[in-house]
Amino acid sequence: MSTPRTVRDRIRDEVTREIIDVARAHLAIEGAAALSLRSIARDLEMAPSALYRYFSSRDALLSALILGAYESLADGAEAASGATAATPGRPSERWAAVPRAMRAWALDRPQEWGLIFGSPVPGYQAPEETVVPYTRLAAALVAPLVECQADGTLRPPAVQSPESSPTHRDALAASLQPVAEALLPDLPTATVALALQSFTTLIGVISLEVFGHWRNTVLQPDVFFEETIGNLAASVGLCP
Amino acid sequence: MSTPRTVRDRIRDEVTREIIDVARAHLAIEGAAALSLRSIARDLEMAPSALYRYFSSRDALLSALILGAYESLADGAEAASGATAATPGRPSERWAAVPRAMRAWALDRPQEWGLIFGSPVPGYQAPEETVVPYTRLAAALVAPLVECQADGTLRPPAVQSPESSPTHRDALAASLQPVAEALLPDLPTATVALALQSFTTLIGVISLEVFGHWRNTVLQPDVFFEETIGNLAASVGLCP
DNA sequence: TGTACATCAGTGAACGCGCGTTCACTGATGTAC
DNA sequence: TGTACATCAGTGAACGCGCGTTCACTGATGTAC
Repeated sequence: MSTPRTVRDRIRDEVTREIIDVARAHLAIEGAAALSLRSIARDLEMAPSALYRYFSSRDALLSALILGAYESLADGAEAASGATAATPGRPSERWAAVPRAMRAWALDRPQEWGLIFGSPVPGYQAPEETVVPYTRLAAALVAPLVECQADGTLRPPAVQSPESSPTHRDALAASLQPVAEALLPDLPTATVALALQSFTTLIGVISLEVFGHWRNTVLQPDVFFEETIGNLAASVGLCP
Repeated sequence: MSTPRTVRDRIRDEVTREIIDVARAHLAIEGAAALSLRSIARDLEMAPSALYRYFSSRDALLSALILGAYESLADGAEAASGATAATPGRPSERWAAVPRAMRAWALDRPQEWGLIFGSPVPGYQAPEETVVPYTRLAAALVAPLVECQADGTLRPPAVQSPESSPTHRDALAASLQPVAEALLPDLPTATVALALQSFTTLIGVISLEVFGHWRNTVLQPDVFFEETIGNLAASVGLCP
């Protein structure tokens, strides 16, 4: 049931994977815009029309690549999270595991990082199913935070935001309700905001490096990255 | 001298601007990848070949668009910075001006934001001259920080990074030397790092909103944005 | 001020290209009896 | 186990398309005398 039964089905799965592998290699070299069914078919020594047995259009193939990128990134994050949870250390050390895995993944597959966090192609809609791996990624990132909260070892936010009118607080809580509910139940709104802000910073710091903005600016990106994720751990209230 | 003398020269400048305007409009709708000289020529009711009197190739036009985007963003940031410096208020209030201007610009011209901070087109090199507006942008952002430093009203970083081995500190200082020298002379390395981290967060929070990642996640992006820049002001040591 | 020549913007036809997608087909694999 | 039919992967030719870029040209604008 789970593995296909007939030879035909097995070959079909194999060829599908081959197509995606070649497509991903092309993506890495030429970028998403230049991805072409014909050139993929050429590499596979197939007729271009044969690809239509596997993907109904170029966009369908691109969607598969996008979804695959999300899943691969989420897998990497979860693996790192699982490994660090198995050998417990200081919370701020464990916090670092997922960011490091995300950065390593992004440096390894910059075009796919761009597919997820870069500018979207206008008129093209990312597949809905990306919500699932996206949530897995976020959950892996905040896992140490949730555990410390359960322990009671989480500190209150060190920096108090100056924007503290009650209306602002209410609006913020309402704004972040989906995040709080899905990932960080029972945490104070300010902490939820700081956790989301940490995610934001992480995406920013990785994107800026991967997209080439650190050239002549940040000479050793890894050092700045470590400093940044250390700061994030502290800001969010993880004990060192 | 500064304004062109002959009629021909004036018309040339006008047409050049028209081409760029139409190109920018196409960019906003179809994205950079789909930008085509022929469709621009069609809109201008010119022969496609006529564009070659103004730009030597498609890439040259794209470079002009990219440079223009950087300059427009830097102009916006500087205008906001100048306005807030003219009517002094609390430092953390003044700090907010440039981030708000950047966000407004990005929401207004999402594709151009993507040109600057999105995934780069492989094989295509952004023009060197972008360094100038990029520096103007960064300088506008940190202006309140520099002023507070001069005042002596800057606080030490509230959150102490746990990564504090002397070797790490040295490597960090070396890493950030270009940033420190160009923008934040005489500030402690930890503060330089936090300032660059603020820039990073800002790019992240704007990109995630503009690129559509807040859908069903952050219900009121402006509220979260305000919270974020408030946190950044505090983290960097600006008094409220 | 008027003339002769140089400069330059814009035209229109043509080049070669690679693309996504369709369609009628062939031949191999799978299924039902 | 063997046969008859259905399913499906892959082929190859063709479709129409829009693209960037080149080139010889025309006619208007600018310049030097």
